[in-house]
Amino acid sequence: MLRNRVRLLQGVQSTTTFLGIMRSLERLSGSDQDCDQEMYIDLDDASVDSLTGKRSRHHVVGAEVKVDVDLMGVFKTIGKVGEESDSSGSERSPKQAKRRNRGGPPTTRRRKSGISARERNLRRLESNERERMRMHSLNDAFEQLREVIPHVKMERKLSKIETLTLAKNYIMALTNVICEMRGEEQPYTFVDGECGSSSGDSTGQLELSGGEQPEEASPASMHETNNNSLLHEDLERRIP
DNA sequence: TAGGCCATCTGGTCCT
DNA sequence: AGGACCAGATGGCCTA
Repeated sequence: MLRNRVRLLQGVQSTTTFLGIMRSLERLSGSDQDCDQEMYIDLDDASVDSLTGKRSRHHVVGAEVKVDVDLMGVFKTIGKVGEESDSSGSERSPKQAKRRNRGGPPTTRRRKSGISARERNLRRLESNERERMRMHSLNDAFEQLREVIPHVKMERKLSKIETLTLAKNYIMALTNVICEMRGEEQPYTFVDGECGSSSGDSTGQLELSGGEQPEEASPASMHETNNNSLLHEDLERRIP
């Protein structure tokens, strides 16, 4: 029975990743010592969250957070990550099962031959971390996009779907301006829709005609009427 | 409380 | 082979 005890501290300078923690814990458990130990590690928010199962933006405030994690508890968590479930049949929805069979013959679960469960766990954790980083970079890109598209100032920031929809409209408006300057026909026509769509979730919808139709009534549509005029004001300012 | 939005985990597939 | 990409699942927070 491991009795190692790990004290994880969230430092101001967060440099250690969750993966680093896990490797340290591996070393600790591998030491096979039956004595109490304490390990002090600076953690970033995501690492604290990964260990505690909490989300940093809501739960972790400042640098005062201290997390005591019993080593066995930690490894119990790890076990969940890469647990084999081929026979246990962790339930999959039909939709998911269908997606996973796309584009090929019925697949049996791919096995990494010759690697231990612990190694699989480690690789899963690495994959998770890469995926987190990937999503963070994607969110950074969304943030940069929010900054360059004109929109009505709101207390809350634009959602992702709103950001994409407004960006699309902005591009179309710019395209119209360019065509107008060239004396060509404008490819897009913006029509302010009437209040209250069939879906009932919009106060006004920016519609397209001339070959392009909106794919769906998005949540962003409630802001589009205001933003439509804003787009044109912005264009007039920028293009004399 | 329901619904919207989001972050994260996860495993399949694609690409280098 | 391994990383990137993708989409489903899950759970938390927030707001009407």
